[in-house]
Amino acid sequence: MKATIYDVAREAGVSIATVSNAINGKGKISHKRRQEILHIMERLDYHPSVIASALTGKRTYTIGLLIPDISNPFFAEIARAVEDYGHEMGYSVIICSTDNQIERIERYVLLLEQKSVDGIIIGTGIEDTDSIERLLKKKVPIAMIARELPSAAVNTVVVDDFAGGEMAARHLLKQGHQTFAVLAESYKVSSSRERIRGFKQALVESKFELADSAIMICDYTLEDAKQKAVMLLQSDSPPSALFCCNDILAVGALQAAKESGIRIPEQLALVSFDNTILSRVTDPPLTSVAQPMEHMGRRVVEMIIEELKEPDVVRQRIVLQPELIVRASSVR
Amino acid sequence: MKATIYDVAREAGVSIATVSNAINGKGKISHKRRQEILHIMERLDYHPSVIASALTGKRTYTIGLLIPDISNPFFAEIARAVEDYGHEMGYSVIICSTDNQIERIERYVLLLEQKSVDGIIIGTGIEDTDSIERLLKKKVPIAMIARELPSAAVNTVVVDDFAGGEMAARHLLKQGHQTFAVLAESYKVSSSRERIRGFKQALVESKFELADSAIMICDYTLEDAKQKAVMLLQSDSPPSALFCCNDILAVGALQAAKESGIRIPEQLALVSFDNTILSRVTDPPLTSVAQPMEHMGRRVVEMIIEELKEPDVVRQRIVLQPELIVRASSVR
DNA sequence: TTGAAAGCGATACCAT
DNA sequence: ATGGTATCGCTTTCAA
Repeated sequence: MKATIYDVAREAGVSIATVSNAINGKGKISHKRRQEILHIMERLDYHPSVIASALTGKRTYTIGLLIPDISNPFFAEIARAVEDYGHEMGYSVIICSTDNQIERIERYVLLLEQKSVDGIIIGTGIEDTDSIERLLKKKVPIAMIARELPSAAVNTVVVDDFAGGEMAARHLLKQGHQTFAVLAESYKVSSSRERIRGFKQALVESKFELADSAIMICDYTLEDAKQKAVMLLQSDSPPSALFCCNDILAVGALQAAKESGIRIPEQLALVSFDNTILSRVTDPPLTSVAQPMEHMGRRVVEMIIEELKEPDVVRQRIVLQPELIVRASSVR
Repeated sequence: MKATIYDVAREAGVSIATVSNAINGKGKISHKRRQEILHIMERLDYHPSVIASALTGKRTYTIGLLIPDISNPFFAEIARAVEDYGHEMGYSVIICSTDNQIERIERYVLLLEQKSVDGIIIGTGIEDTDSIERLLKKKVPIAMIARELPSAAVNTVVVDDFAGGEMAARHLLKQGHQTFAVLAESYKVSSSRERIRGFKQALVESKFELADSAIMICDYTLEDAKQKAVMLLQSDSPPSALFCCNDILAVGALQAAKESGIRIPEQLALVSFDNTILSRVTDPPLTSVAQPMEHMGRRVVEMIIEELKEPDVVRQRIVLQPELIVRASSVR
């Protein structure tokens, strides 16, 4: 059997209270005793049970990470950052791929609660106001990453999506483009809305327009993006510049262009968003608005740990600046 | 505060033992009582604490997943499969990216133990014999995915790497190639060794050879693969066909070829391994030996849950067949 | 069919 | 400086 605190106590000829103190550096213990106990712990290969400790009201040192899909490179990179910094701080992370489905979200949140996680990081869009309310009522600390929770005092780390959209537009304008189109995710996702808004805004400032019909909403698959892109490219007035709200959509557009015999960047300039590994492996590689994924992951973890320490500290909303990474897909 | 079993018991005017029975369907309870209690649980929004239940010796319904890097598409897809089937069976999964570093592995394993996970799935190569021994001594159920543990009775799910290597070679032979090279991961990784062995074997059967100097070992980065590929391609006797042991290496090779002005597949045929999303987004897309990642993930979870139920059941080694997915990188 | 009570492994308060 | 003991929320005999 695994050694328990009782085994250590017996072996050391002291009470379990003393062992506990020795472990946690609480109370007063003679240095000598403490060393003895520590030594015995090692000999017995004793490691305190997090379960037992959690039952007395201490942390579980576990946090949940709710994202649409871990197999999506953007979220995989976010997850890696969260995991790394969490690990550094002594926390483990449970992955929860929700596919943006409300039932999966609720089921996962319930599960995480039952497991008494110390906090939940959310990268999934939640539109349903009911479940937001319910979520906030539970006292589990929550922090958002890459998504906003409308109207709620919740710690949040996002990139300035609006600015990102503007950057994409300005870059394309500078290349001399005059006709534009957009491949977007659902409007329900706050970040998607903002990117489009920023893109549009920058065009308007330069006296260009973006017709609603030039904005195509795609679901989350590469295939759908490709199909929507084909529609766009084979329309009466195909655009000369296309802004895709994430790398997967951009890959779809790339394939669509290839199939339609449209050369990139000569006949169609492409700007993407996220700057995941995908933007580096396509041909041509994608100009992409980079989100500082590693930094973002680190900051959410920081925030949530902070909230654990100081539950009443005022909530923050950290907005990081995106950066345009220019690659061959947009410059002739 | 959160409702506990005591609250439910008080509200129902019964003992906590009865509530426990009602929840777990144990013992004898009148149907009526049971319904009453269930109803009250709902009204109180009561959900049993996994922590408390685990302390009495029950499961934690949590498993650890040790992989080199969650941001590597292959492991991200494996993770998604593990997560999905685990979730279906009521288990959560904790991700542990080890970067194949022994210290990280050991630290994670320790952490997982302290958290009393029900099992550990390992997709990280472990060469260090000591830590294997130590790992097996702990009574945590263990299962391997996509990696083998030399000489140990451990549940394992792998693809037939040897056969995969053969498939790659035969395909290239059929295309009429006569000079070959390989981009590989460390020999320490069992799967890498087997793939090379299979590749070589198929060549030998057709009276071709693979010089040791034609096998380049790369570390885990795209950049290094690219560099090694350049060396290969700019050597005195560049190969006409290149087998890459995973998709990331293949992307590196692709980029190296592009930079060296070598056309694919005309001047160099490329066959990759894994068939992750990367193989579909490159240009040309990569011919790749597909591992049934979803199926593999599902099977490991099945195995580990099985082992939880029947600790003494004989260990299995499931070998799945890979499938060659032919794309443009290897056919003129 | 139901309940009282011991126990799981730790923490923390209060004595000593 | 150290120890006794109640407690956390639940499961599980064993009685009633």
